[in-house]
Amino acid sequence: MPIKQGRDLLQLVGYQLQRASLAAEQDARRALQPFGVSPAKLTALVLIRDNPGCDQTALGRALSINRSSAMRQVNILEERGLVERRPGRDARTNALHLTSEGEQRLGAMLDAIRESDALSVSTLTSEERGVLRALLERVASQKDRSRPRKRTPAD
Amino acid sequence: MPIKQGRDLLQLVGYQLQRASLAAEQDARRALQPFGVSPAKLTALVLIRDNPGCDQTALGRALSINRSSAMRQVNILEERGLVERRPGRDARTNALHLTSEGEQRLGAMLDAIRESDALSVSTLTSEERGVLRALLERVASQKDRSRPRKRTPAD
DNA sequence: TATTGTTATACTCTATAACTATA
DNA sequence: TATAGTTATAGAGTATAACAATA
Repeated sequence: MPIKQGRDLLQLVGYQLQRASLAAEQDARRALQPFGVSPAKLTALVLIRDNPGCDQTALGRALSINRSSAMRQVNILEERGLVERRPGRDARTNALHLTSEGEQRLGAMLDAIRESDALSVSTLTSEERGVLRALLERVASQKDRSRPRKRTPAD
Repeated sequence: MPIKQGRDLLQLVGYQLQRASLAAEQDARRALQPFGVSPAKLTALVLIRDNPGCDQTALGRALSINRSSAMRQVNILEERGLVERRPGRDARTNALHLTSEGEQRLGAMLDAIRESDALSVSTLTSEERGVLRALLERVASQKDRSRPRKRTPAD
C-alpha cells in the first residue's frame, strides 16, 4: 500500500521543488551517464566554457559550493582531460579553460541534456514551461532570503 | 567579477529547478537548525505521522531512497526519540510511529518550515505560488520518464 | 591583512551486496 | 522464491580548518 502525502507536505512549495528537481536531476543523470559526468559537472563545464579564464573560487560561487569543494570538481574534470588550469591573472589564481576535447564532448553532452530536459517536462505545454522557468528564476535569484547572510555558501 | 550564466544553462528547466530547489532547501535547513533535523528528516517525520504503522521500505519509496538508506534515517530519528519501531503486520516488518515527543516537536518544526517556505517564495504573489506548486506537482509526479524504468530508485 | 589555492579530515547521504528471518 | 530488515562497505559531494604563497 502506497504512502499518503498529506496536506502539510503538498502545500509546501519547497517540498514540490525538491521532488520535481530530484526527478529532473535523475533524468539528467541518466542522460549523462554515457559521458561519465554528473549534472553538476556539466554545469561546471558550461560555466567554464562561457567564462574562459575564470578562477576556481568564482566557479565555486556560481555553483554554490566553497572553493575547497570547487577544487575537487576541477581536479576531476582535469583528470578526465576536459578542463585545464593555465596561469591566472596573478600568481595566486588559476585560469580555467576547456581543453579542445572538453569543448567537443560538451557539445554532445548538451545535446543529450536538452533532450532529457524536454522529457522531464514533457507533460507541460511549451507556454507552461516558459512560465515555470520564469517563476523558478525569480525564486532562485531572490537576493534577500531574510535572516542574517554573512557568507556566500560558507567558507 | 561575477560569472555569466549563458543561455545553454538558463534555458534548461532542470537547471532552474535545481537552483530554486537548492535555495529553498538552504532556507529550510536554516529554519530547522534549532531542531537538529534536515529537511529530508522533516519529510520523513510528516510521512510517518500521516501513515502510522508504515514500514521502512514504503517510507523509503516515498522518500525516493532505498530501504538501506531509509533504515539509516529511521535509526537516527529513533536515536533522537522522535520515532519508534513497533511490531509490524508480520514478523518481518516494523511499524513506524512517532513518539509523543516526536509529535510534539513536529508541530513546532512545521511552524518553522511554513514560515521559511513563505520566505523562500516571498517574491511571488499568492496566485503565482499556486501556479508554481501546480506545475511542479505535474513535473514531480510524471509517471513515464521515458527510458527503461525497472527499479523505483535502485535496490 | 585579505585572498587563492591547496591539503587533510570529517560528515551526510546514498548505493550495492550480502546475510537472516520470515512469508 | 520473494520480501523486510539488517549490516558492512564504498562512493559522491560537501564542509571546516589549517597552511603557503601572493597581493
